[in-house]
Amino acid sequence: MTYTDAISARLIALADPTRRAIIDRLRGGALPVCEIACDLPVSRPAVSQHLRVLSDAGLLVMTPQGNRRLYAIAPEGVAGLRLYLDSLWDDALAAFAAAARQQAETNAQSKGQTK
Amino acid sequence: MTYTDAISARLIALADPTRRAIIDRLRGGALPVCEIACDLPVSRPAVSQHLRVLSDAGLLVMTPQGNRRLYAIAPEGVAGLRLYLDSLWDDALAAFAAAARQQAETNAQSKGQTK
DNA sequence: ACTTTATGTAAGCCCTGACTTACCGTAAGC
DNA sequence: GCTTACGGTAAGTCAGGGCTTACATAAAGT
Repeated sequence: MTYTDAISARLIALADPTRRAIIDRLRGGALPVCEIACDLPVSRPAVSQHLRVLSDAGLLVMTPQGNRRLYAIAPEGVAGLRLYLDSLWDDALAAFAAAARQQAETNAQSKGQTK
Repeated sequence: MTYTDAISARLIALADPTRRAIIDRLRGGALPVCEIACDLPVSRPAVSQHLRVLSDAGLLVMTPQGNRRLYAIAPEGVAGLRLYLDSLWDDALAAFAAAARQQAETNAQSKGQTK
């Protein structure tokens, strides 16, 4: 599935602490670049580069507004990641339950054999 | 919150494609290292290092079994990430709705003023 | 038209991290 | 007890990516 590529890009995008700081900064709503950069410990060009990575990953959307550009979180981008984690969660739980069941069987067997 | 550190570690752990391949390989249940490594394009020591990163992030659990060591996905690790994404999702949706509302107001205003 | 503000792009540096080879510890089988 | 499988650790290499400075572009204001 080429579908996995989007997941990959989004996970890589979110893995960087500066980019997660940007995302967290945008939780309240769209902001222009200067406001995003002003309270981050990196230069503004660095922020621009991070915004590009996040946008390419589908996690942000940009809307030009006169002189400035407003960046906001793209809900669809987050939705894709949620789907991935949900499927991982389902499989992990199923495997865990299966292992517990098998463990119980093994215990019962050994108890029957040794005693 | 020191809580965010775990999220960070898990996102970084999942961002690497080889590590996600390992996770996907373990969806069906626990496996020993050799079986995880055999169909991966990297050396076994590299797999060991990835397993360490994933374990440190709380995404895997290891249970020794005689000669071998079985690695399995830790459901709690996935759960933490799901919580993070859920909160991000909630905020993103709320911000999106607020922006749409404000946009509608602005449109109504400009329509009233210009005409 | 000129200046200012806001933002993206280019080039280059440098550090992190992913990988490899070589080595070490440990449990099993003979 | 030795050998053999299994797997973690050490040391070193190398590419990728995050950061900075310098430059380019475009809209707004005057």
